[in-house]
Amino acid sequence: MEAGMRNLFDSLGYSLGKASQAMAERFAPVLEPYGIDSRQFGILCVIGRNPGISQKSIGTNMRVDRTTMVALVDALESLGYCERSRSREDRRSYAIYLTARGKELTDELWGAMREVEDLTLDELPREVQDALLAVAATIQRKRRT
Amino acid sequence: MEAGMRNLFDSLGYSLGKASQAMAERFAPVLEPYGIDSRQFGILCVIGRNPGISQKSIGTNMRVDRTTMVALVDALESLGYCERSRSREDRRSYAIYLTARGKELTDELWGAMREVEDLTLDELPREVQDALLAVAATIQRKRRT
DNA sequence: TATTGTTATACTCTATAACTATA
DNA sequence: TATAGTTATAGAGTATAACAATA
Repeated sequence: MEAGMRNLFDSLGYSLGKASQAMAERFAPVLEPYGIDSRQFGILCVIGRNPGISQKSIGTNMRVDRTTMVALVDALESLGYCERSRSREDRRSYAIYLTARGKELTDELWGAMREVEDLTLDELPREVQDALLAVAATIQRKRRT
Repeated sequence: MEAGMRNLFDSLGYSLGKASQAMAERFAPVLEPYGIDSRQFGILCVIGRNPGISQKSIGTNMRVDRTTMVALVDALESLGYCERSRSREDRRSYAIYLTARGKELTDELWGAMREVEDLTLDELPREVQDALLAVAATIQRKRRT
């Protein structure tokens, strides 16, 4: 290999990033009509699995700063997807729940996400697909030893 | 499945993002002493494989706006990793080349990146590893049919 | 004294508009 | 007239500091 002649497609990190980016870009227009982005969809999923969770805990779980959480949850609440109520155990924090509409939307979007994932895998450049296969092969090899 | 109870780890997109993020975060401190970030490392790789490439072409290749390219290449040049010279065919654009030091650094960092990739795959949460295996299985199934 | 949520503010990053030089 | 590179600037997104309420 001649000095400096490195092909980014041979990098697992680069290929993982490309695949991740491709899915995000295909999913974004699906979410857009509902007024949310992929991070907010993630928040809905976390609330759904953890009814009564606090903003702080969601942020810790998703690596989102607590000051950033405020506006994200504000929007979800004003759109009618979740509700804040003061926690009984610790009245500094909120207990957050999905509304019926929020549960409905989460399920609907989850199905749409599955379709996006399936389509996106098809559309990935061959080199990226190959890199993902290499990632899996490495994981399996590590587990066998 | 109860309404709204969706586990993000069951999302391929989420897991791909987590894996990508984990690699980026582990690679960043390796690059930091050299004054560059992962995107600039990518630029070095692209220049290395395409000696004489223009800023515009690099940007198109890596989805980076041309106005954003300026500062990125400025830094790489002032650090002595690449050089701009006016293109002979089209004197509006630059022909960009890696310096000897730039080639050296690219090779060195490429090796470090391989180690990071290997270590990071080990450290990924089990659920993320499983999702990556599922991605590979889906790709292989699609190819067989 | 520490923590949750909040607001205001400063900072970073990126893209838009306008310019120069070449084509 | 269009394009590569550049600069200045505005915009979006995020984190820091400070405050109120509660622990």
